[in-house]
Amino acid sequence: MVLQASSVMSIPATVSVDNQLPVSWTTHYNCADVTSGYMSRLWSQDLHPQNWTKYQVWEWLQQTLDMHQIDATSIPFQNFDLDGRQLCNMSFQDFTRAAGSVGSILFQSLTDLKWNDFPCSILPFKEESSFYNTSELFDIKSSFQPNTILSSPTPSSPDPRGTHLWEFIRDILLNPERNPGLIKWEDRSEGVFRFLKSEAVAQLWGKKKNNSSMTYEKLSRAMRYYYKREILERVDGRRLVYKFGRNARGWRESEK
DNA sequence: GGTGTGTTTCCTGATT
DNA sequence: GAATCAGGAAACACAC
Repeated sequence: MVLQASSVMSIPATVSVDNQLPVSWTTHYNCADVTSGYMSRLWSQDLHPQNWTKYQVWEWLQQTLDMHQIDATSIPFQNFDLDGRQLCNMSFQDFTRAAGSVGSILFQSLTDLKWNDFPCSILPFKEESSFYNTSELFDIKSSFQPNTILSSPTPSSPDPRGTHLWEFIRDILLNPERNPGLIKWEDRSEGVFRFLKSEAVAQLWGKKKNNSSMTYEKLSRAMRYYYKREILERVDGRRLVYKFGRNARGWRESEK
């Protein structure tokens, strides 16, 4: 299942990569955070669930499922196309109706947030300074979908979330309408893709890693290391073209 | 502190 | 000639 924001904004091709990423992306969406310290740092803001946007509701949903090791495909996300106020008005029965057995977990989580001085409230992006609003932020942040997160660990990586370069690439590919013109599928069924704006992708990757000196040269070196691990396969004779290998997970349509 | 992993950086040489 | 590819080597950050 793929989370779909109702109002997504495509990044104009003319916008520089520096402007494509909101300040808070690197601040809050550092994927190194996704392990032990993730929740405590990410959920450390003071916004009450009542005030959440739809995006923040989804973010909470995602984090809660992650926290309980629940596969996101087990609940219909469209039932949570709500803002914080609507969410807080849901009864226990509403939750179980919307999410089945997971509903009780979600209800408990939300109740805790509402009554425990909301120590774990979702990141509010209230400091957002770019021209992207929260739904637009979803463009990039949502590329780490719960389903792919939970279903795509690498053989050598115990971290189930999208922390690695190949996952970063994959997630851009899985959201073409939200990250247009950067990378595109050449052969979707075979996992063949091509960089359209190699330096832009490198800068995006660098932004994510807080490394302003990242270049395609360096990124491609990291990509080449994936050949040995069979996460990527060589595509001979074609520039900027790569192919997912047998150890890459979560890119196939059947896995969505 | 040691180790393993996943890059990152720099490099040389080949190819397009 | 510039961009890209390929891969060796060392360094680095981080988790365990």
